[in-house]
Amino acid sequence: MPAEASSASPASPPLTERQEARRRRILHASAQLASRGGFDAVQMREVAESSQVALGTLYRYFPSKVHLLVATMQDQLEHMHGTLRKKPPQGETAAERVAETLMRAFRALQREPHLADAMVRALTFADRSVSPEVDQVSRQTTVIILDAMGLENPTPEQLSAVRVIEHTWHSALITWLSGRASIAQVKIDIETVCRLIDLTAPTDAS
Amino acid sequence: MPAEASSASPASPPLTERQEARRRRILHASAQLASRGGFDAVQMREVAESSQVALGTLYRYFPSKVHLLVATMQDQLEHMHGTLRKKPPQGETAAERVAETLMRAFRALQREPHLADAMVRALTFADRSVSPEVDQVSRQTTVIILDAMGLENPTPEQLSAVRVIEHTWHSALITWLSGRASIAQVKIDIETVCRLIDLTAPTDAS
DNA sequence: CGCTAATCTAGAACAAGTTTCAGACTTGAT
DNA sequence: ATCAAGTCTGAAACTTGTTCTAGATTAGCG
Repeated sequence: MPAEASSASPASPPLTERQEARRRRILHASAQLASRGGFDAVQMREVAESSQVALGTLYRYFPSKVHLLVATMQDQLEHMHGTLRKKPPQGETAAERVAETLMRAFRALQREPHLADAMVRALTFADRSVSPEVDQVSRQTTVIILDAMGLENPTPEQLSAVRVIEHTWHSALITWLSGRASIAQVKIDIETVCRLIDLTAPTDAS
Repeated sequence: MPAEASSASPASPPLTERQEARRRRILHASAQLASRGGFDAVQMREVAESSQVALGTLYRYFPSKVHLLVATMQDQLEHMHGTLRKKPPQGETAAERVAETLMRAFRALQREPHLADAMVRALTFADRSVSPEVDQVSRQTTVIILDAMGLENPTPEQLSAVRVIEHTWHSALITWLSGRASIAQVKIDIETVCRLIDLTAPTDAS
């Protein structure tokens, strides 16, 4: 991989050390509060206080609560990707490996359901003004799935399948978080959608 | 079908005529405002004024903005279902018919993108307190899809496929509404996910 | 060091969702 | 027709996201 800073903003003015530290404190406070009470518990004033930053500064770093939570998600996703890379999934087929990866991620989210709630709700509630950041999250997710599939050059068909998997992943997460689906159901649906991978694999007919 | 009032609440005290009229005025105002500026344009004070009802009354009928918008969605879904029933889709296979139905619904939403935005954002932003209503919307959607498939007794596998299709439907809609996906992409993804139907059809191996 | 521009802080102010309350109006039962 | 219970109204209050302002601090530079 190219030697590029792994984190965020492209071409924005580089942050000083103290600024980087502030940013980190804010994200930490955000995740902490979210872990307590989910989306509603992340109150901007509290985040500011908790990270020892003025409210105005918080808004300079993250122009809205949704921006903040989406950034928090990016942060967590990086962790997750790192963790997953260390122990690649074991399944025989691509579909199995993707399903395994997603269920692993799902179990990680289960451990902090409130945090998951905050991040996912922010992600789907985001409007156009947050598109770049949401897109970044989406790209990162795509990379994780393609990694699990072991693909370098996916066909357009496969990319569509991956998008559908991501859709299902987000939406299933939401139904679980709002208590409308059981974990078993989420598992089944993930496995179901992952069958699309085999279906779009350029194996015999091409 | 059983002779039951088609609309909402089970077992809640029956509404008087004037109350039914109020409810209707409120839903109308909600849809109207939503059609203008989407989620943000539906301001509770404006809805109240616009439907000639006191703010407190509005909150008695719909305990939150999200409840209101989800109810608006139920309302619109009923319309849609009626319309779709009149002209059933023409496709040969179940997958084609479902995809056609969804794309037809999608084009209907395209005509009122702001309204679609408001309803869908409310739907995915809804927390546990709105679960019953969201579930109702989900059931209604399921009925529409099963209708298009022409199925009476779906297998659990098929139900999972239908859920995945719904997930994809919602999520794809969101990415389109927030400008992160083109209409073409939505179409492709819908068609892709609909292939699951053939995959889970109990045709040969059972 | 001393200057300038940018950044940060504290706090007030504003906007919109939600709650509350006192009093007027409806409804249903007697 | 009358009373009690429930409902509706208008208005104020409260909460939390967001914006704004004036002054203090910091960073980069000569």
